[in-house]
Amino acid sequence: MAPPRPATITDVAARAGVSIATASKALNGRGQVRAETRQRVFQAAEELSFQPNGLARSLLSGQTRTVGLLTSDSVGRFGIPVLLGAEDAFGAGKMAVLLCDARGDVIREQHHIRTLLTRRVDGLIVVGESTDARPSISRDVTVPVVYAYAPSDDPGDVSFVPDDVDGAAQAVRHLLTLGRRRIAHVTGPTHYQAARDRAAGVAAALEEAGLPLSGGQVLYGAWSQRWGRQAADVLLRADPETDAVVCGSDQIAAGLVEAARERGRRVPEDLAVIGYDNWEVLSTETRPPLTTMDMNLEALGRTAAQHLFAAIDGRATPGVHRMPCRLIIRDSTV
Amino acid sequence: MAPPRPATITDVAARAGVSIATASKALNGRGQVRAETRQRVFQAAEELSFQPNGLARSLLSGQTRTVGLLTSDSVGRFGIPVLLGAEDAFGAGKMAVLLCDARGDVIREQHHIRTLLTRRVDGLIVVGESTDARPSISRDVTVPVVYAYAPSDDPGDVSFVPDDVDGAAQAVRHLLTLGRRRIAHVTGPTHYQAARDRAAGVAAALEEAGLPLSGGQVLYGAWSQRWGRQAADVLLRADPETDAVVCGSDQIAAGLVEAARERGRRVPEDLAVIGYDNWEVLSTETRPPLTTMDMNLEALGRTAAQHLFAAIDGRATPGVHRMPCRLIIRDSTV
DNA sequence: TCGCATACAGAAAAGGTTTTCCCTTTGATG
DNA sequence: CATCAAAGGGAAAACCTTTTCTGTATGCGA
Repeated sequence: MAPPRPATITDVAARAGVSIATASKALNGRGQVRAETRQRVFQAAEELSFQPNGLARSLLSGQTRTVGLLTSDSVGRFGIPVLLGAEDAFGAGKMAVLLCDARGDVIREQHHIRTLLTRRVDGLIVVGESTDARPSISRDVTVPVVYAYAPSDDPGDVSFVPDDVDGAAQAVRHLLTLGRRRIAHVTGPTHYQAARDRAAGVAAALEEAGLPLSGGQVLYGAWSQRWGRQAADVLLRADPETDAVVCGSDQIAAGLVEAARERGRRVPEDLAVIGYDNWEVLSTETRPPLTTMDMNLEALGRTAAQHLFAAIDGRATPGVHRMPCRLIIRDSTV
Repeated sequence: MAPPRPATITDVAARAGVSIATASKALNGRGQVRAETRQRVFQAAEELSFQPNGLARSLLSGQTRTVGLLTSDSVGRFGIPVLLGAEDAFGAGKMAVLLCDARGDVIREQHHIRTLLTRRVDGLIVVGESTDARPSISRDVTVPVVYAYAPSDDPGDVSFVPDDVDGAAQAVRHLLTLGRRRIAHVTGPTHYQAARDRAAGVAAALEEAGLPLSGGQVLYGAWSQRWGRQAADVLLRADPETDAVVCGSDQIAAGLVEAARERGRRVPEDLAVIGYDNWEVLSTETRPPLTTMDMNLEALGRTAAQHLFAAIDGRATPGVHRMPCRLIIRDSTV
């Protein structure tokens, strides 16, 4: 029942008839070891299915090859791709990710930070749920930290966020290219940085083209399908000539497309619609599938991880880095 | 720049003017230590912001208080809640979760298992994307393993899966209670265990009530909204008198509700619809919001974690444990 | 034959903590 | 004052690995 204590290098050395120093050198390819001896050691290790004890190794080297990933909300829709990207970057080498979810609770976050430090992680990635700036933890911590999706409020920290201003502007420019001229914007609550940034991007691109915003103002609401449906009504009443809408999320876009369809507007012929997030369960299943802005979160996570490596090596790159978004063209624009 | 080497217990002992043995005892509340001495030690630790080195501690105790969480697909829709539940159960104590994503690649999985073993995790949770049985890894591993969502193909292992047969039966019984008598079933591909289980549950509950399946047969298709829409057409043509549908997923249900609505059927008055998964982005945003079967995945994850604890303590509970599902009643049934 | 270089192997220390065992001190009791 | 017990504190081992330094043997050239 109790599994036999895993073999140590001492066991291997004994079985191979050499000292532990020699066994270590043989297994790690260090120093001068005769080929025949090395062979014996390898065979002994094999027979005992020896796995070197990472703890002992880390204790000696001072590096655990582990990073903590701290999410401040429950690992949500945005956290996952970042996490995957990070795991990807690490997996290439031999880093591992220790996952902690603070569920938006500050004292739980502090607790997690302490235990991560006790475990001697080499660095920390902090990922947020929204793009709103969050308190820096870098003061409390003795290892490098990078922030992903939600930037730190300390500009001296290293943060990676999607470039929402540019993303929204790209969306508008795409519509302009298609000949649309009466472009509206429906998005989430104003208290989200993401909503404000995207609205700013839309405004900038329209101004660039010398066009007004159709409907006269940004329609702020919730990040929901329901709001998308309502907004369709509001919009088609306020400016029936609207020929395109940039939405602040795929949820909003899905609702808007559905409602527009019911009101007899053809998408994309009468009304072109662009979503945001490329949340595939929505964006590929609407009728028609949505053209949408992908924030490349997985790439963002990967980049964050790579920069954490750099920071661990003492080459930090402070500042808020804005990562480009990419337009995914489907059938809701033409 | 280089942070000062973190303080060790030796530093604390020196500063408090005691031996490291005494310092250790004072900090951990072991042995006999005068109150005044303990006080001095605590103060020294505070001043040096001493954090005990978990590596050294683990090396000595042989317990890392860490478990590996191995997902075979990318941490998907099902993995997340399980992960959260597990983290929850662990977080209560002081366990940590080391996350590894094998992306469905067997050799990558093997690699991850090796590194987890090298890191001396105390146990492993394996979570799958579907409820189809997956190969056991327990042979390759020296620590306890529990399987969540996807069971192991070895019945001697410890697995936790949702009870889909019972869940689907519950759904049917709910419809029967409401007076529905012509109940159909639309679900995913037959090669999914989940689809077959749910169909079996529907069949059992109908047989119990002495009723035939409306439409004459289970409609197997894809797990998509698109299929839900198609199925609505097929179904309403095959048996226009159908007054209720149990769907194999919320995606299917969302498509079906939408199409039924367009064909002039009122939901729930003319047609009651039940979804499966309680994937809230869909189930709360359809018109009307969906009655659906929640698999309690977070509870499942929590339970799996608790049983992993038990297994680590030598009290394993082999077998495939089927966890109950819970009907969430919204407005698509009445 | 001696000296020397080279190739190989082993001893020991280091990393930080906990725990066991032993020693010293203090106070009390006879 | 002598003896004893209890309380408090310290030395050292153990966990497992890597690396440096030292030592030994072998072969070669002089």
